[in-house]
Amino acid sequence: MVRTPCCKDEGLKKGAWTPEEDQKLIAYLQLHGEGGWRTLPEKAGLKRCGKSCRLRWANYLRPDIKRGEFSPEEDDTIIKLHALKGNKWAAIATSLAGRTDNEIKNYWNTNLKKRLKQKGLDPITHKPINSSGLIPENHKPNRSTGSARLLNRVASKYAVDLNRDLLTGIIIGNSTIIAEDSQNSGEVDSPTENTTSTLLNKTAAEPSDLTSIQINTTPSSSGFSDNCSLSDDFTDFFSNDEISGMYTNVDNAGLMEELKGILSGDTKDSPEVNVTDEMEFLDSWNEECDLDLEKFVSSLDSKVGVFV
DNA sequence: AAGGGCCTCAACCGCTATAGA
DNA sequence: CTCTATAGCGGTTGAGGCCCT
Repeated sequence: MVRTPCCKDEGLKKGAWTPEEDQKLIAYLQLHGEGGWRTLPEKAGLKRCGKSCRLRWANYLRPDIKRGEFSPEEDDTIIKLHALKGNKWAAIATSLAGRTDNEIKNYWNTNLKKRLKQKGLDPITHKPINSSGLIPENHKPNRSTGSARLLNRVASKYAVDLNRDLLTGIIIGNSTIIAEDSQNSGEVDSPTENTTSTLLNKTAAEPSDLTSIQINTTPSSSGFSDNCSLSDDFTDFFSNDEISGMYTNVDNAGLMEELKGILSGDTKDSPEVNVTDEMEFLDSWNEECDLDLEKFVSSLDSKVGVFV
């Protein structure tokens, strides 16, 4: 099958953008807004592929892009989110206001990856590299820790981005996400994003509340331990004003019920939930990507004993 | 000073997902 | 249902700058 080129190659410029080209692109987008990338170059007077224009805008020219060095908090967030999500740069970028997926990807490859290696950690699994300096054979690429994988999968399966972010925030107890959201509270966010911010801000502002909702991860140099524990009392969390407010949102109500089920359901009989990396059901679920939600929940429920 | 190697990061490439006709 | 256009994603490349000898 012949792939349809995104644009004709004839006469199109490649390589670094000039300030003049940037100005043309900015001027056009300020006037007409984003979209229609295929026809944009001609309309804007640019001899560039539409895709090139979109990338230039998305990764460099967009006014909300934050440039400059990454803060230690951002480093920490990237490492933790990478442990949770793997090389999902776009997903990670959503938690770092003003940073693009490309920038994070580059920063990871040039800095953070090395830093982890220097600490004796495998940048793929975030686990210690054994004494031989080799990654254990049973650690396939793209496998994060069991706890991270479990929680990420639960978040991915159960939630839209809002709740994935919510879960991630809860899971990693990360102040950076909260701080970033807080800093951007003056900006126009979607209603759901605002809700997330509000929730996370509240939990950050009131550590006593946080203790009742946080999925505790045992801190380690790798960011995550193999085990994670769910605190046994979610009553405060779900009676929290902000959380109950989310129930009133039609879009969130069902998701919140599900989240409540995930976070509180298993804890009645087993307040400490420990997840090992080698849990068979996780691996099988990993391979059977199309296994639907109900089957996963069933398998999760049936394996509760394994957690303890 | 020079030049070779290394590092960084913007830009590109190839692919998938999605929407709409 | 199929096809096409478009957007978006992650991996890779290469130009340019920096550092070391």
